[in-house]
Amino acid sequence: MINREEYRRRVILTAGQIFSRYGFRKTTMDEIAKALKMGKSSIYYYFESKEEIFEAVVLYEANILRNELTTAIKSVESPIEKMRKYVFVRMRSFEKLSNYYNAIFDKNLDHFDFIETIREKYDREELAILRLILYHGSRMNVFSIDNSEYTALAIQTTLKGLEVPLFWKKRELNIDKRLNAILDVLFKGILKK
Amino acid sequence: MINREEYRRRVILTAGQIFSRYGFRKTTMDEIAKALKMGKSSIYYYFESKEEIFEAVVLYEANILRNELTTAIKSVESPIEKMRKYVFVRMRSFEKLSNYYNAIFDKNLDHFDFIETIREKYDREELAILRLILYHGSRMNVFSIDNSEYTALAIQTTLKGLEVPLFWKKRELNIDKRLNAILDVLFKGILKK
DNA sequence: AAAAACTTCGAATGAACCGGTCGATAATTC
DNA sequence: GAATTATCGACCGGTTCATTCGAAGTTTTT
Repeated sequence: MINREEYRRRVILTAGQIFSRYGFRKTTMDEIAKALKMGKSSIYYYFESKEEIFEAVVLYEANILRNELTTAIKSVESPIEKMRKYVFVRMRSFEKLSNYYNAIFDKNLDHFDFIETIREKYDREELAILRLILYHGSRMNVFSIDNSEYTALAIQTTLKGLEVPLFWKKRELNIDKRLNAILDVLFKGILKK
Repeated sequence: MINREEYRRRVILTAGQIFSRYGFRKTTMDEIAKALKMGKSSIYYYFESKEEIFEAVVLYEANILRNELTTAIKSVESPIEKMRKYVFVRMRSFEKLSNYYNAIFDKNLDHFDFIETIREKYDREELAILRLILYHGSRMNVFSIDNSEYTALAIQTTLKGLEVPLFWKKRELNIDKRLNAILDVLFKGILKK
């Protein structure tokens, strides 16, 4: 029982790559096993089921995302840049994750209520981050905001709105353009005159 | 029997998109049908089998590639640029096609000997194009080549060598860098002193 | 306007596939 | 050398998938 966690990690990493490419349904245990140079049955020594692997992968990816986001906003000083970075990193990551979502909304989404849990948690965290950025901007006299709570919610809602085309129609491009437009609107309505 | 060809075309286009994303095996007739807003059985009115669709798609893509290549070399005058463009377009397209190849080399490649036929044909064509570029460069006194036949073959061999990592290891990156390096070597050995 | 030909599709089918199990067997630890 | 940890091949039963078929709808021909 020396390396159990290390092995789980390896499975998560490899499976993650395949899931992100083909989605949950189209990824087979045989493929994961082959990529790991393992017998298929051996994987079951470390994980209960395909779904458990998927769960672990999503959890793992969610953590990556969280880290990317926090380092992103730390990497710049100006509130405008913080907001801009946050939004872009968030959407880029989401694009990467959209395959997983596609995978889930194939059918049997019944089993995957854990996704809802993660989602709720991250929604709350996102809200906190947004409020922080807004608050920071307010303090630095760059933003003028009445109610940071509701402003944060408004921004979050917009971002969620952008997710939709991202995983309904695959190749809806120019997310960047649209993001920039939204940010422009946001800032021009928010910046001190 | 008014629109048979048009319908076949539509199937080829749609199926092509899905094949290129998921490969032959992971693409189902249901998906193709759904994307076409057609009953699955209806597709069989236009095509004999999934394999026939695949064959048509590959043929179609091969033609696109041929066109891209010829317009690419026409778009510039200097032999050096012709060669450079040709090589880059060729590799970029091949990258796009690598999914199909992956699809085939899953298993039962037995059935797909038509791929070999296409391949051979395009190898010949490629050789002709390369020779043309070389010849043109020679005439313009930019290249100095002893035997354009064998030089063309040498270049083709190199390009084929680059294909290998392209569909064995998915994310072998920096093809561009490697291409540039190869081109540098090629030119410095080929350019008149 | 009936017959013939063309087109679409739901339902059925049989074969392949796939997630998961089980027991045998290495490999490692005690 | 027994106990445990770890790997795997072979198998199972349910599901999926490509393909078929016939019936029904539509257009063209006579």
